[in-house]
Amino acid sequence: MEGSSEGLRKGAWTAEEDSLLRQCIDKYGEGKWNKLPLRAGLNRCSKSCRERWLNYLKPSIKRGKFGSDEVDLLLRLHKLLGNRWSLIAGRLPGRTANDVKNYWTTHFGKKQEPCCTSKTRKRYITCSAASPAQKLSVIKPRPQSYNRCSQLIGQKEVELGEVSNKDGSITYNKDKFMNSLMDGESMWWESLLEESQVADGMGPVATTTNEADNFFINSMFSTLDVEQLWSLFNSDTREVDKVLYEFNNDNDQRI
DNA sequence: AAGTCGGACAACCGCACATTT
DNA sequence: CAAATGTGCGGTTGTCCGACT
Repeated sequence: MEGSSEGLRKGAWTAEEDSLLRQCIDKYGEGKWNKLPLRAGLNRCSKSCRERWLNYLKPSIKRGKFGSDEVDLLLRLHKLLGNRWSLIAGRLPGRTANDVKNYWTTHFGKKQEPCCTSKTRKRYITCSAASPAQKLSVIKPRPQSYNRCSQLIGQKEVELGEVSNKDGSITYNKDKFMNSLMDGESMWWESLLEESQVADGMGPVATTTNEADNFFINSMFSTLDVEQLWSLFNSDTREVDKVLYEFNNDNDQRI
């Protein structure tokens, strides 16, 4: 890990490097990552610097274990958004996409293959969280990856007006979102729901929990109005929490 | 005590999209 | 308008460390 390619350091960061990176960002702010190594006097590539800051050094990052509420929200958002770690992380204050991704793969990725225990299967288990069949069953509203991953080829894309904020979170243009939602012959999320239902039946893991999953998705989309749906993509995590909280209460009462 | 296993997480990598030149 | 460059993202790998045998 300590080797170098083209003279640039790789591997674990030292305390001294962290300090240089912090000082540089304090002085110049985030962004301009390409100039950062030179400014900071770091023998690292710009990507490495950016990653170190966004995943580890940024003051807003929350360390430590995931709380039960965070896990609950993570599970639900993953069901809605799939492996869209950055979006999920945006709903979990202080958590990075890397944190979320790592947590998911270690805690839930393996649960799909509980029979596998040997180390040789571990990599497979990790990958299984993003297996093609799994991808089919999730909702992927972001246009930029929609084209690549969705089976809904030919359907109109949804314009969310995604905007990256300075703090790393993502917000959306509400007007674009609303217009796009209601545009076309059928609403995109209805199609996604249909696809999700079909995919759940075709998926490699047919367990009783899928019924619960289907119930969740069905209930979610049948009980949310557009404003509520919007809030799921809005930056105000309190609103998201409120929607999910109300949703949970509704379901608890029904069950 | 030594070896093995597996969880946790930092870091690397390649790709795609966005922006700049 | 095309090429170059910058940025962000998701998947994967490597390493550390505690638990277990």
